[in-house]
Amino acid sequence: MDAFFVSVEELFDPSLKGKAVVVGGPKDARGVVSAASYEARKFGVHSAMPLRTASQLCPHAIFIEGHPDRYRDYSHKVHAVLQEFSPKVEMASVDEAYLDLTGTERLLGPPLKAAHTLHQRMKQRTGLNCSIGISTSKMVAKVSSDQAKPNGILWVQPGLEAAFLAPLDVRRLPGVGKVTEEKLQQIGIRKVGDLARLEEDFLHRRFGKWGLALAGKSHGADAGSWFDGEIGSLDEPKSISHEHTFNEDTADAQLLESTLARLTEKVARRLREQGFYARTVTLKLRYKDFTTLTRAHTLARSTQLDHELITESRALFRKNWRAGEKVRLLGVGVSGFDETEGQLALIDGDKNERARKALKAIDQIRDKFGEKSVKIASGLAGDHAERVHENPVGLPGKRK
DNA sequence: TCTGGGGTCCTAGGACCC
DNA sequence: TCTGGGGTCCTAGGACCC
Repeated sequence: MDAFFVSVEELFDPSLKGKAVVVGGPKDARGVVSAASYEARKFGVHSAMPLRTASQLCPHAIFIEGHPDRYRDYSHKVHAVLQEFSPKVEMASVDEAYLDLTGTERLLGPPLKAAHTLHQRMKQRTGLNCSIGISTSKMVAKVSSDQAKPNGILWVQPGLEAAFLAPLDVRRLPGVGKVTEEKLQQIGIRKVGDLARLEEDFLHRRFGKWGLALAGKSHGADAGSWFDGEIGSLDEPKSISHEHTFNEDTADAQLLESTLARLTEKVARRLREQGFYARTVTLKLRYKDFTTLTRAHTLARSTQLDHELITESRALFRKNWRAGEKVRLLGVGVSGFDETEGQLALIDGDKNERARKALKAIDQIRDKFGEKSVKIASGLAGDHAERVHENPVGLPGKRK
């Protein structure tokens, strides 16, 4: 989808059309651009750029927070349209998808014709512009749709994949970021064609497994983990995390710990929604100077309970935070998923059973009345934080 | 200019096991 | 006293994607 977040915002507020619009937050906030209108891009604004930079380049732009729920909604609408064109659809992100058109020729005509129909129908049904790339591999299809933007269609005929890629900067290849681009530049490689001329062996020695993938990509192959698997095969999540950057760096232990508890609760909640039990808890800590550390601990058994995860994330925090040092960001993640509870849980099964029931009730109340309607004691700042020991799941006590 | 939040995958070293 | 080879699991950091 073209400038997806901005385009959705325009549907809800047509007065934004044709203007410089930046989605990501207020112009003076700590944050980055998640989407910029084409008008804003003319001034050099692009996604991932700090908002403050964007507002310097384009002071007259309209800065908006954005509406994630609307984007999710429209993503589903997009998905529905795509499914009319093939049973094999893979949503690669909210605004990007792959379709396998193999065998759809009798119904839709040749790929280029199908693409035109799709392009039109997408506009009719969603009011949004998209760009379409057609090729024999996912990777080349992706690159060609990038080249087709905005609002275009590009077909790379079979056999012409390498020729299409050759004149492009290596940076256009998915998986080649700033670092790889620079490394390649040091050995005189700028264009995909330069890369394609190198020996596979040389790239393997120089860049390891990644080098082999690069060699494949330069010829148009779906090389590397990004493009593994059939279109439409979706795998289960491997980690769940939440993080928060403070508006102002802080060394306030109570604020830090209550934030940590809040983040951990969010993680635990999603764990329960997905029906997973996690074994590894990871803490992320970023200091004022942007140095970042992660510290992980693997539990003897997996869990999805708030208090068990909070105990763990708090222990990691207390052990690793250099007290007094200002913190910019805190994060909590879990990984190492099981579909069932760790065996040892049976030992204190009764206690956990009660905790589980309480959490279920809390989850339901939050669904009904909002995230803030119920707070677990350890999620509060101040002396409440200690109460978690006597009251593990934060069940409302007599006084609360 | 000052750098979000949610993810995936890869590498490399160390512990531990047979 | 000197030290193989194969494997798995865990941890930390980093590149990259949207």
